[in-house]
Amino acid sequence: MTRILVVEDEPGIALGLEEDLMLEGYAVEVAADGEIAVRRARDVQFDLILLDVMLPRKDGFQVCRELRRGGIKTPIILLTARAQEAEKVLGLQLGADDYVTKPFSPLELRARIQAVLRRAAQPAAVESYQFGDADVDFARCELRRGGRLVEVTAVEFKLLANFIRSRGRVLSRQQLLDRVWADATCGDRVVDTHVSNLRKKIEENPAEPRFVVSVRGMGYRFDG
Amino acid sequence: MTRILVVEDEPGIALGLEEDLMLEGYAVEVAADGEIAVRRARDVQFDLILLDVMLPRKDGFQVCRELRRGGIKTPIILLTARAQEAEKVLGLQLGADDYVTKPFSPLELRARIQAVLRRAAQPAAVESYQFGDADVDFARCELRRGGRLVEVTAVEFKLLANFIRSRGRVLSRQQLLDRVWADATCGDRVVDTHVSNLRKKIEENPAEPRFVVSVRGMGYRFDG
DNA sequence: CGGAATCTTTGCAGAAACTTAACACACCGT
DNA sequence: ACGGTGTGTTAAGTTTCTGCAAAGATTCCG
Repeated sequence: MTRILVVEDEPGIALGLEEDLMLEGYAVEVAADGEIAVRRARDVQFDLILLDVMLPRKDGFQVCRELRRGGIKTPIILLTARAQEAEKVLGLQLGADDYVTKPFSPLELRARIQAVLRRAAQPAAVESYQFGDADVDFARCELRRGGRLVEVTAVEFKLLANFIRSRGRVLSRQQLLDRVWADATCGDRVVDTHVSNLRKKIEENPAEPRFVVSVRGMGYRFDG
Repeated sequence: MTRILVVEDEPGIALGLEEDLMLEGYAVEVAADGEIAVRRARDVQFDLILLDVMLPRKDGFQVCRELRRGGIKTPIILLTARAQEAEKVLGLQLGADDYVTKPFSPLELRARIQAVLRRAAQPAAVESYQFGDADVDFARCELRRGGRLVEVTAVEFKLLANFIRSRGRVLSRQQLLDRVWADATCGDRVVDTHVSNLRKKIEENPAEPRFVVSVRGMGYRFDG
């Protein structure tokens, strides 16, 4: 669950934001002033901080700077009242990741939030991986065997990628559902079906799988 | 260590940029007017120049032109106050590598800097790119096929440019939205439409695209 | 202000992929 | 050996994805 800290003293706006964001599926916490904000941000690892500039006790700029000085890397989006302030954000450069000027549209805010979160989530990707006669190209989203392209579907590819990422470890069907299926609404036998299909494409003899091994009662393990 | 020269007369913005960029791990030097900038850029080999347009003594356009005339190839990103000026950047052919209009978000600036540095880091500093019978001229923002000019819109060109920059990699619709559309507030089917239009202009047979390939469930990949 | 170009939205149809359900078989403790 | 449980596989039904065209909205420019 993605956690967002909203720092905003005006109750009307705070409530509104909280409600909107919760509807979007985020876990939201509200801090009403700068000092509380700093304390909470240090205690809890949030994924994003929405920080109003105009705050009692300690303004947004200060909060931002303090957090960065304290080594907190949580992405921060500043909410500024006027375009002028926006200049300042730019100017003072406190390590904020983005800013939005009030009044902002929910649409815009949502877009910014997603952009920031996406950017923060980018892990260093491995480019390719070999096992047996297979070659998995993560950039192209392609699978080759003996140099020959093998068609795989999106689910199959993600499944394989996750197996590779956790090779040597047993993954339960539930874990795989969580990782490959964004909204795990479907029964976990789905995994079986896709594993079966995947085996046909990567195993020499799908009846006796060598790479995607079943671990009875536990799940599947990738050995490659 | 990547070295950046910031040319900006307003102390607030200059300081902010300096601090931010240093936090990003760059070595930063600030020049407060155009003449100093030219001198420093000639003395020291920077990896990137962030150049404000509005400057005392010698404006950004002049600085840019002078440096290029003097054979300085350091990538330059222009900071312009208004979108109008941005047009000029393209039109005047100063040899700037990119431009950002104020007020810009830190996120955007960072992205542009990285994009420019990445591009510069590549061995062949590509001013143009060929694939099939097509020839993409990035400086002129033009597409030719068999020497004949093909009209492309701004979105189409940016889309194509991004495909080329990440050729061989699958790009999700979301990634393309982030890169081509500044504010990703629109639905991601927009991408489909523009891809469709682009294909009509670059593919031999748009019904069976060879260059902009769909990867079902993942996005698009440019093979060229 | 008005017209033209461009961009975005919408809807549909065909294709591809996904999920479900069912059955067969293998495993395991008793 | 036997029943219960977990797994492999197939085929059908359903959903999702994509390409494209056309309409609506927006922007650009004189």
